[in-house]
Amino acid sequence: MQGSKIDERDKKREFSFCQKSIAEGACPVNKSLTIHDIAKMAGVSSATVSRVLSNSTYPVSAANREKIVRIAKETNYVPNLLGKQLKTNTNMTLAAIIPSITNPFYSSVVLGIEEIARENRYQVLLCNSLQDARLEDEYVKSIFEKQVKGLIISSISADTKLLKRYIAKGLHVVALDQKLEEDGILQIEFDYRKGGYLAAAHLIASGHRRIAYVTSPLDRPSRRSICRGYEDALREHGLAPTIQVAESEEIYDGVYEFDNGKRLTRRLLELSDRPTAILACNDMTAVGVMNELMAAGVQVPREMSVMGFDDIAFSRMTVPPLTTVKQPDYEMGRLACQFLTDRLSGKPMPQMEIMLQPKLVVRESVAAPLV
Amino acid sequence: MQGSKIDERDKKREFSFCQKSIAEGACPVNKSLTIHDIAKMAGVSSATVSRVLSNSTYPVSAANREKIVRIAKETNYVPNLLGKQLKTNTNMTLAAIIPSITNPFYSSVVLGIEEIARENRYQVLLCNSLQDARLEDEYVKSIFEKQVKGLIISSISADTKLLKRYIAKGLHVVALDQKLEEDGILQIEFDYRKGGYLAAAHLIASGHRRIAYVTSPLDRPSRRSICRGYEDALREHGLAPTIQVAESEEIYDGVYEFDNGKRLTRRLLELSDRPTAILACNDMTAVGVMNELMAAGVQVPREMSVMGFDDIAFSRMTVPPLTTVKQPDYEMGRLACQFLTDRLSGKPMPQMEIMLQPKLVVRESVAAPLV
DNA sequence: TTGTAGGCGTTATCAC
DNA sequence: GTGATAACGCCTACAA
Repeated sequence: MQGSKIDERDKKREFSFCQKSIAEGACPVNKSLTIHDIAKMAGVSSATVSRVLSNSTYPVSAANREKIVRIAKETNYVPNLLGKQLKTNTNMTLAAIIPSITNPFYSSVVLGIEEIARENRYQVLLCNSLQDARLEDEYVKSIFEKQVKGLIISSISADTKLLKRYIAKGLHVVALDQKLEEDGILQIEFDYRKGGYLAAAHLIASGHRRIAYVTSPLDRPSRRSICRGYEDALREHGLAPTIQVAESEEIYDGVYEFDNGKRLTRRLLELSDRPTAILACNDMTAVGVMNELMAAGVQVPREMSVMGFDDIAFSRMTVPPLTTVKQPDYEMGRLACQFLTDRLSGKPMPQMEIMLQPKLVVRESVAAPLV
Repeated sequence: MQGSKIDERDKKREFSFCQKSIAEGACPVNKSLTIHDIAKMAGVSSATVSRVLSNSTYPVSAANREKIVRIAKETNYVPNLLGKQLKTNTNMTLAAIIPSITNPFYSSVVLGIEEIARENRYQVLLCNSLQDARLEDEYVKSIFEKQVKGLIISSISADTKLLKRYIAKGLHVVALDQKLEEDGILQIEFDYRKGGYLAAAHLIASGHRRIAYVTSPLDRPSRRSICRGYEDALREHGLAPTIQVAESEEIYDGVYEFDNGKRLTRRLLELSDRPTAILACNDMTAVGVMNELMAAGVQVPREMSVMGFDDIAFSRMTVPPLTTVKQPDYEMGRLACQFLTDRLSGKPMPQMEIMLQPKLVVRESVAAPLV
């Protein structure tokens, strides 16, 4: 009188083997084996198999345990996580939404995220929003449909309506780099203003009085903050800001920032009151600046000092090596993911905002101005 | 006499609301609504709701259809894909296993993959194997547990035992960049040998007779192939190869290749019979080569020609711009993903291998040798 | 220590 | 057109 239902199920299993396989090409219909199959082979119930194979602490006799483990190994049993997830409402995948993985800053962030995720047995879904708010929303929606419970986002839009709704439904969010004003979102920010200030102050301390700032469009708050820091430093010393903003729309072709740097530098060189130092909104732009200066026969740093922002790996490789402000990309990713997984595992977390601090990285692209 | 079971289920639903929420911190127990909830609100069965909300072609009266859609929208219904996936044994996520996302070559590949995935409504799980075969196996295992049916892999190990097993169970694999000898794996290769040949031939055609090759450890087949191409070209012209291989272990810190280039160049400069041209195994290494040459006061390309391999975005930004061999990274990612999604959607696909061709990119780091 | 049975949210197969 | 119902693979009270 044992297991009428289960027996039927198993009977069916035996016969449901490959009904339509060969006919339609490379499409094998291999029902993979389940705990029920193993149960049958071991002569126990599927409950016992589940208890053993899910590393439950539930007591199972040593004999059965050994037998089940052996059979699972012999048959190359692979558990179907979907079943588990559906039942337990857990999910070992996280998502990261970033502007573009080809931006070296974000690829370091993602490497850090993935590393911590791996340590905690999570995997990460990568989403490139390409600065498109609509795309971003679509991603958020589909990760939620997949029951992903943890999201790290460097958002392009400040609109948190959608996020808010999903947070209420159990999504945990860490916002990177871009502040999202919303309760329940853990903020990991970077003090861009201070970074901009630090950079400008370094140039001022080196003796410069005419310091220009070249930047990508000021649409992202982070960029506005760097600019504000630059302005604050200059004003504090009674100096007048010179700001060149790229007007072209952002493209992700890997040389956009570089070209910006070149273009804006050309403009600066035409100025009657030419600056003696140029601060760029990021390192890639700074590389463009240096490149254009070199093309114009202006020596760096003798005739013109240049500073970047970010400290990507490339900054060490330029000639001269670029003086810049370090924004801890890799560490930021690790931190964000650590907080996220902590939260997902139920550790109590106070509501807080983390503000990472900039650090001046002095290399060789800055010198005192010529007298 | 209608729906005794479902009624009970729904009754339970109403009362199972938030039993333990507040007590244990930030852990809301919000059962999200299901098709059953919507069915109840609309006064229809869950079957009808499913038919409407899953875009089935199954006929449903316009009135019901409209009502269900409206309610779903009003209540912000989000389908639980886990249920669907479990039932239908489909899965809209792919996985990409690559050595490291901080390598600009792979970040472009991944951008291409993700783009095509998005177009086909897939999402992609990113896995950095960090050249660790053990890690790679772990990834393969866990994506399979998640029922992922499509994998794009740039494998470090040539051991396909595990992959083979999963392919037999329905996993579809596209191998990028690194040949995996296994039936059923779609190969997208790049003709590294020809690339190496092309580069060396270009240097020879420019008049060079003493051409050195600097390279990361020759553990990956791709690297050995480039080297072979280089050797073939030289031998064809009766020239003797000079190969410098880095002996240090690979690290993913973003400057490893650069440092290699510098270190190996230093060795070359000490040679009694100094080369007049240096070919590097990739662009990052070539940047290191140029950097070291500049530090040593050797002018590029007047006194020494330099060539890279890959054509990453940065090669356009060096001074002088780097002559190199283009390996189509982004396009490779797109192609791989296109094939994968085609295969997953059941399109008939012949077994084949695709060999992408290298292309010479002439910039300014190569000149005729001094006489 | 073990097994039974029900349900996680969805789809698919039947009847009606 | 519609609804009941049985899966999908797993976990977990509850009973034994």
